[in-house]
Amino acid sequence: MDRRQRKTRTAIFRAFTRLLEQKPYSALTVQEIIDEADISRSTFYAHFETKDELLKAMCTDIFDHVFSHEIMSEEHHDFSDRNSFPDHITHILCHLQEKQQSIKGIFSGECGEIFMRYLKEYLYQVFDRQLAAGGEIPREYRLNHAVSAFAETVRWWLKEHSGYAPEEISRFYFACVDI
Amino acid sequence: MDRRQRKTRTAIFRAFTRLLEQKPYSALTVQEIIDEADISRSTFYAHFETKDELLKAMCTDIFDHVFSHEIMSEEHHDFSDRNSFPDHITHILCHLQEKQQSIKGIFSGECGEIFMRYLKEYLYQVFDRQLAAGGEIPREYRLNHAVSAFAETVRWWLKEHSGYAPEEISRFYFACVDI
DNA sequence: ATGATAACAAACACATTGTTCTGTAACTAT
DNA sequence: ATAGTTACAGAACAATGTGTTTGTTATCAT
Repeated sequence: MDRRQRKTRTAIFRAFTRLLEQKPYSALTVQEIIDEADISRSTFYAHFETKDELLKAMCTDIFDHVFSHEIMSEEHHDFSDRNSFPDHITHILCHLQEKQQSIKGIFSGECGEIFMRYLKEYLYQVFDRQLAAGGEIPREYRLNHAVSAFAETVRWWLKEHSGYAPEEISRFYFACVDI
Repeated sequence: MDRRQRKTRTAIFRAFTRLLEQKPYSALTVQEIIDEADISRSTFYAHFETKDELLKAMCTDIFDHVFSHEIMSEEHHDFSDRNSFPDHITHILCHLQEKQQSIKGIFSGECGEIFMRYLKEYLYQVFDRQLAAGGEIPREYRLNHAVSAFAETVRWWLKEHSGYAPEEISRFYFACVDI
């Protein structure tokens, strides 16, 4: 990728993150992002079609990092082992913690929900392989519960209680949710 | 309240609900709501300052209905009895089911998250009185978990699995979440 | 019946969006 | 080093949506 492209792309991302810490996503205009990133109007639209696409791209960047090992491990399929699942989860939490600075901005405001939606999409794949079948409660409900509870745990953690370590958060989660 | 005011207010609510079934909240313009409601531009702004205020008002209307007995019962404080809490929850679910038609529209689209936020605000009050203190896991975390899980249960139910009865949903919830 | 109030229609300034153009600077490959 | 490609800046543009204002008409409550 062209160095110029990288530079503008990260400039936009940084400006976007900075602005999200100050005001909600919906109140944010493209013009403000352009001004904050100190680029030309036409340049922005050469990179992203809309504000939504920008947010989507940023989420994708984050999740590609967070779940990169995830995808690899799927190839090696060594997480089918039931006992390693908590470690698996802790691992994901560690990656999320690394990206905390970017994520914190996203959370403050209503675009946190968009982030949560994307997060859940990934989590569904992760939990779907772990959840046992059968039982008195519909599997669909249990899967939704496990995924939603984890996503909410992440929000709770990174938004207001980031003092806890990933291992602690993992412990909290498994204490409340049976997989 | 003036009959004319009531008429326009409900006309706006109905138009809003109808449109939300067709397109996401963010893609919805005030002009479209005005056209669908068949009212004048100035009339809309006489009722609501913005599109957000309209959504907020509609949520408030719904929750005032859903939690009306809730507030009364708080006065009579007869829900401090631990055993009646599941009945309490079922009761709330019944009220939500009554408003299902309005809510379904809200859910389809990203404004569902706004609805969820308001819902959680009410739920915090309900669960806060029920949750025991102490324990190895922080109470804050457990409270957040109980509230979030319930809100997600409501979403799961009304959005895609509305065939279940309130009693069943209540059973699913308490099977997965310890209060 | 009458005074108050709400709805209406039309026009208004304003901000934001997304596109298009030209010239210039930076990068890449040979 | 040079030629060709690509990205950026700057400016102008139409299109759309927002929120307000004005004067008029219709409806309400009593």
